[in-house]
Amino acid sequence: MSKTFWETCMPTTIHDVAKKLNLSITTVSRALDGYDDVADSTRKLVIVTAQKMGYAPNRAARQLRRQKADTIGFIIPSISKHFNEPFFTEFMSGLGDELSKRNFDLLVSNATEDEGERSLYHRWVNSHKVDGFILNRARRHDWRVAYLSEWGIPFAGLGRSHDGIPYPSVRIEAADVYLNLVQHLIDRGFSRLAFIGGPADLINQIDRLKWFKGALKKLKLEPGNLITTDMSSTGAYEAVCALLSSPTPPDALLCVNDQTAYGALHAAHEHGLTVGRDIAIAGFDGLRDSSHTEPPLTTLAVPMPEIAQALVHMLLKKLNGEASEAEEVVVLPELCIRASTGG
Amino acid sequence: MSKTFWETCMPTTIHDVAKKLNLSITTVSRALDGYDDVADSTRKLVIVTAQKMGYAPNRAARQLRRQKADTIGFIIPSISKHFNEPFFTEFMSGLGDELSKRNFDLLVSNATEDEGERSLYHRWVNSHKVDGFILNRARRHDWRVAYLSEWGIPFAGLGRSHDGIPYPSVRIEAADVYLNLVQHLIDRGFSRLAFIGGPADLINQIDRLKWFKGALKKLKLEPGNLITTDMSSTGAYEAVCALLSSPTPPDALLCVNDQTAYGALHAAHEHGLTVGRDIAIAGFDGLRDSSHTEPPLTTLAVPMPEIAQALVHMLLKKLNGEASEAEEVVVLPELCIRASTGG
DNA sequence: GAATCTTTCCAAAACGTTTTGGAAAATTAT
DNA sequence: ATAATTTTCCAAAACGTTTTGGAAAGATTC
Repeated sequence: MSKTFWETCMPTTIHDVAKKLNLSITTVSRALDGYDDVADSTRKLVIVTAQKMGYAPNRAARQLRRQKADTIGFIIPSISKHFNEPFFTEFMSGLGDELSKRNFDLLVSNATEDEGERSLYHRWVNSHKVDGFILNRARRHDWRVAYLSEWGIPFAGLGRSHDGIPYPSVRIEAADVYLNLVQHLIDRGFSRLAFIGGPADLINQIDRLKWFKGALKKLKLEPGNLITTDMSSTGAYEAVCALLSSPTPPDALLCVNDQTAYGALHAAHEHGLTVGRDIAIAGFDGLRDSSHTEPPLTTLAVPMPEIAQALVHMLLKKLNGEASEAEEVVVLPELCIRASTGG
Repeated sequence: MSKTFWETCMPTTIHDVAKKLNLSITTVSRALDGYDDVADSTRKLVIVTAQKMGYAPNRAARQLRRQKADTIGFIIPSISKHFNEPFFTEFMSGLGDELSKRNFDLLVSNATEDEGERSLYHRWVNSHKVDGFILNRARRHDWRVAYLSEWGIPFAGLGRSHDGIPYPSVRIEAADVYLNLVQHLIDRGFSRLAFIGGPADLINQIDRLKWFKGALKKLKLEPGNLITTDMSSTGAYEAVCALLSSPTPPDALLCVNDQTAYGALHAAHEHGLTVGRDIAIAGFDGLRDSSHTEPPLTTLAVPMPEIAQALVHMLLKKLNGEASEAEEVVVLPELCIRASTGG
């Protein structure tokens, strides 16, 4: 049986540093933490020595004492089985960037069949694995919001549920830019608009459909068609295939997100349509790969880094006890017009 | 200043459970851990009570005592700036699934500019945040392999570096299936093959290029063209644009991965080519969205869950001290022929 | 009934840090 | 020179588990 790392090579502890300098561990600890009751000369010595010895505080010990983990959790909603949705990746990327800047770590998981999603939240919180959560894919009535809020567990979310429970969140506001998008479609000669949406209780779906309808109304257009999918590219592909086979198919598909639009593109091609001429297709999110679809996808690009930064900032403020109960940061997507809507 | 969760609501500890049952904490601990020196009746009582009180062992305390974190780390190589590459997501998804089945957690991060990649590994290990690592994007000479190996830190990797250092790894073997792919292209009438590759020292690049060249040789075809990109869709788009403007452009593009193929598709379309007829394009990886490109992408689908399962299995075995130094699991990709190569 | 074994439990010692509440030494004020 | 103050340091007590090395009680054997 081979020895593991920790059995063979004990990493240096604060004791080692203290012994080497003939100081107490208290002084070493306080020197490194920047307390002002340690002489400058001593502090310098400690810092240099600790650095040289490769000392890093044991996270478990620190966490046990400080009662915090310097880690925040991100759990992929179980309804999106795997976290291979490109949106999640780009979102997590932003969170990771922002968190590591502040020396926090990101613990991720997807709820498995064995262990329910709720139980995973519970386990992570109750076992002190994480200090707080970032939520996404908010729903109209969201048990996660109720649950975390009831237990007083800090969290921040992308999108705010309609439960009337205040929590720091980022809201995407796109009423105006959606109007521009619809206007652009009209200008290009498209007139029979349909909305390719997702589950009805998703905040994303609710908002984006609202903006769609609002734009139609404002431009005095007849109400558009509404299709519901599971927001996967395959789901959208099947739904749009059916839609295009109907007697009077739409000639413009506004999709709730980019991935849905991927499926719509596929379906349109398969029906022999030239996208951008015979039919217009637009997405929402602004994923990186969306500029390389055929044709490149018109979309509303949300400022992912800005969103991640705001969420992390709000959550960390909350962890520090600085009240920011119902803070809401509003971000505006940018309209990226590409060939899929006639350019 | 609002109270945080832990200040207001202390979670139940093992002491609470013990007191309630008039037992010692030792007995409670051992009952829950399944030791055989506790009466069955007592054990049942303990388990039920702990469950009812919502007790979950404090991770920090357990980790401090047991000297392990039940967490494994996954660090996105800094060369792929953000982890929005779809492959990483699908890969992490597999790891997460597999790890949570065994009650391990997955800690992810991308190296920032501030803190070098190497220092991140060091910090996580030295502070006991993780018990081991999963590596991907192996390189010919990989400092991560040398570094982790030298320090005796357990890890397993997708792809094996050429440093001569043994470590448990998963190898993708596609010589045969690559031959099938090339044969298929020839059958469809394509003859001027080019390989759209990535950085030369990436194991993926080395292997896949080798199979490409091997297949050409075996079929007695003239050596193909080789293009180097950064393996992003945008990078590939630009490179392929240039390639197609050359005097005698290839009529079949074999891409080192699917994302590269996305860029190639875009470039081909922009050159007015009908993909699948005028030019063939194939990828490697089998990302989910690849079945919805225009036209759907021919690709070699790697069995992601199988890979993740093997890696996790090998790493956990190593953590348990069961020697498996140089174990190597071989997986075979599946050829998915779609319209992008003529169907 | 005493001696031996099993079964079932527990007190106390770790694990490595942070923090509390002083104490000694150095400095300044009286 | 003494008192008051500041500076600099430290011993000891947490934090919540797991594990070690028994001890008490019950069952079995002589």
